[in-house]
This record gives sequence, structure tokens and C-alpha cells, in this order.
Amino acid sequence: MRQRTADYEEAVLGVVVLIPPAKVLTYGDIAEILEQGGPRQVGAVMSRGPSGIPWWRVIRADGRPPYRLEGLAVGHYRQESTPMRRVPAPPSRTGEPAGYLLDLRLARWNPLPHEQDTLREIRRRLGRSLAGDCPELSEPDDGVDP
DNA sequence: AGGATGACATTAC
DNA sequence: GGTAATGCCATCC
Repeated sequence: MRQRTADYEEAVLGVVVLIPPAKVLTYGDIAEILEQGGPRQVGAVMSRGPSGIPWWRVIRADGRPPYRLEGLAVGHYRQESTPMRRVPAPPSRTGEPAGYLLDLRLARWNPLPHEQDTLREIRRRLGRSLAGDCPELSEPDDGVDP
């Protein structure tokens, strides 16, 4: 039940810690790997400020680092030599300082075969907990009534 | 129950 | 190359 979110969070974090230095995944990538939820759900997990994980390796689909954390993230990118390019003009004054974009073509993580196995395992475990958590899904459900 | 919200994504100008 | 409008999916009022 409520466990559902905890399991989802664990799965997301399990994927994030596998991303190697200088590589990144988008929120959507992770949702796709898990085959559960969507980008916003992944974002929701990350927003809880999980500790001890490379949060800066999870970015938006357009290459921007996590909202409001760009300054911090860029430091990590420089340290890891993550393919990044400086964006010329500051977009807008409405909050987005942006100034850096990750080059997703170069920086997106492509899991090796053995890493894909690990990802599959995470996905399977999540699927299991979700299924075992909602027995109603398999319940025949009695008469719907007239 | 219905609507607002969010570390998002895609499509259309 | 940008922004603007829509769609999404789960959570939380």
C-alpha cells in the first residue's frame, strides 16, 4: 500500500547510483527503465533530497540540470568532465539562470549488458512489489449490482 | 470527489 | 535558437 511509494523511491535511487561519473540520465529515461510512473514521479522522488546519491546525474530531457541546483551541479560536471556546453545568453529573468546545458548525445548513459541485467532486476523487483501490493487487481470482484 | 502541484516531456509557433 | 501551450501521472490538499 503506502509501501508503494517507498518501493518506487528505492527503485529510482537504485538506478541513479548506477549512473557512472561523467554520464547522465533524464527523468524520463529512469521512468522508462522502471516502466512505472513518469518523469514527474521520478522528479518527485529526487525532490525529497535523497542523500548519498549522485543527484546531479539526473537531468531534464532538454539537457538542463535540476531546477534551482544548476550552480551546484556544474561543479560536479566540471569535476567529472561531463560533456557540457555553456549557453550564450541567459534565457529569462523569470528564474532560470541556466548557462549550461549537458550534451545529452555524448553524456547519456548507455548501460552495458551486465548493467542492463541489474536494471532489469530493479525493474522486476518493483513490478513484483507493485503486483503483490494490489491484490484487487486480480480479484474477480463480485456482482457489480443492478 | 475535484482541483492544484511538481527537481517533467513533447509539440507547435 | 527560444518560448508557449498541452499532456502526463501520482500525490496532496
